Amino acid sequence: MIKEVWKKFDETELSHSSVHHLMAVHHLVKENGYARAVDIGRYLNLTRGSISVTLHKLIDKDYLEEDENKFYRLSEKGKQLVCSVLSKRQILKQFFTTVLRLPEDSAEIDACKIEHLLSQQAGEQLLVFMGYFLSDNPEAAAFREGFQQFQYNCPMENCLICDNTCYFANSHTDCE
Amino acid sequence: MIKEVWKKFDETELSHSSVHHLMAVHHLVKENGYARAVDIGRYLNLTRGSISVTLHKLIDKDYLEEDENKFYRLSEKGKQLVCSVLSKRQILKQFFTTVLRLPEDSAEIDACKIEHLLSQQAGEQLLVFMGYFLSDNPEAAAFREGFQQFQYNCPMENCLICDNTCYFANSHTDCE
DNA sequence: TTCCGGTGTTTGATGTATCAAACAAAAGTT
DNA sequence: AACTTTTGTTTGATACATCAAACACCGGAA
Repeated sequence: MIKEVWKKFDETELSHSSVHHLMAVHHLVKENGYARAVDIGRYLNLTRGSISVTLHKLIDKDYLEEDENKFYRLSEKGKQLVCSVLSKRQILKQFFTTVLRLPEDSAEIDACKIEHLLSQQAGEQLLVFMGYFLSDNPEAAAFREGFQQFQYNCPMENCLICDNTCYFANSHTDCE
Repeated sequence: MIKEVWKKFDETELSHSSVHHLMAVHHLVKENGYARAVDIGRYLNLTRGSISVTLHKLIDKDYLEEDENKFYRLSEKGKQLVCSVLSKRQILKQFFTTVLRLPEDSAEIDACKIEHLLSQQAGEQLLVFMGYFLSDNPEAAAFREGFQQFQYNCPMENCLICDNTCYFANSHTDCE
């Protein structure tokens, strides 16, 4: 039932926030060699208290490890998750800027909102697509060229994209 | 600062859940001519109590209106929001199935998770892209053809997509 | 007219994410 | 060694989304 699809949103293993806690650890360890709660807090602009709570939950869930000095590092599971999210971010950003020609900062924001929600499968396929789109195959080059020129005009009837319910800029019907 | 981008996720005007409450109203009014709390509850699989609370918040925020018999309909603002989300869903789904060749049901789920987060700008540009991709321009046809055949092999070095940090299927470096 | 079922609302609970403030412990300074 | 600062933890609060259960109302059936 379609009715049940919408609940999948909350069934994600980790929240947007938790994912960013992990990414902060990744970033800080890479940059500084270590990540303490206070560093993560400063990085994410959250209080130490909040960070402390969240990190311990992430330890319980086995995404994070803590050493004797309360320095954090990602577990294998955590590393994998961060890697997959970072890769999706990278590819999404590239798609948004290169293909959709969004400004850098909107691309950044859109990618950040979506990166942790996109399925692995979609991420991989998007990578393949980008590989072809950006390749120097003549068809790809011609496509890029042609797309640059292209202006979409919704044909009102028989719109191949939107099922006769085009809601965008030049929208012509109410949502039915 | 990049540090602040991540918080934009929670700064969305309405939550995923609220958006789906509105879409339920839209759907039910379209299908049955009316939408009462109990109908919405059944449709979304939530209790009447929960629905009641959320709907009143949506009325306060001016997305929804209630008549004397407690039948709900979307306000202008609500209609606009639902339209924009439905259009993004439609286009995303089409992109996922047609371009990325994801199975129908994954496409559905991915689209549903993302639809309310994607910026209007990205949605519109994606529509334009789909317009070109699916057009019968010869370059588009050739591109589709070529893409069908294409196999992406990450060249390990100088990967044009992933900045030498390819995280997907054939990943070759750790996230650094 | 009384009673029952369907509907909407309210209340108390859970779980999540966050804060500020109080507290404790460790580290650095004098 | 004594004092100060930094850091981590705990606690009580808010806000959200949800539930179950209690309550209230309304309208039709007996």
